[in-house]
Amino acid sequence: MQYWLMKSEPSEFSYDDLVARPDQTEHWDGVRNYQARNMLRDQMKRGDQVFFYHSNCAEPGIVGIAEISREGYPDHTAFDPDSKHPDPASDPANPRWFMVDVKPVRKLKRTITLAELKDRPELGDLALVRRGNRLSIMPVAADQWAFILSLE
DNA sequence: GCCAACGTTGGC
DNA sequence: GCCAACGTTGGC
Repeated sequence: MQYWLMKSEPSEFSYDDLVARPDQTEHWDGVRNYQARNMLRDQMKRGDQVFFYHSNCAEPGIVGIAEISREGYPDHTAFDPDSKHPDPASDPANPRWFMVDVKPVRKLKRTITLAELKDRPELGDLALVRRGNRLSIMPVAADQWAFILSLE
């Protein structure tokens, strides 16, 4: 069992939007960063637990828990010139970008804010709070996961 | 291989 | 809206 944190702008796709999906699942497309791509393609496994983080909003923080429901497969939106993140250099025969499917597990009782997470010395190694971090997908250690949940 | 320019992320 | 931090691009 591995743990992750995935960022999403709630104005684009919020935790409630995920819950509202008719089939309770959504593909996590549009990631165009190689470090994140490698995690999507190689490391994330079905059943892994994910903190759903809202970024670029009034109260950035962790709002819910999701789960990987399908392991990495090619992000076909890269081939679509009308998609939000087309990449003409990605060849369908040798896809450059990957995505996973996620499904909701539960919403947190409250948002655990970025400000709180930054305040906790226990989370000093969490990539999210490290200076200049811009990764949209990052691993969370098991003890970090448990500690963050204990703040709820 | 270096590095300046540029675009993007995301907190504030 | 501002801007710091970072990744990518492309000239040389």
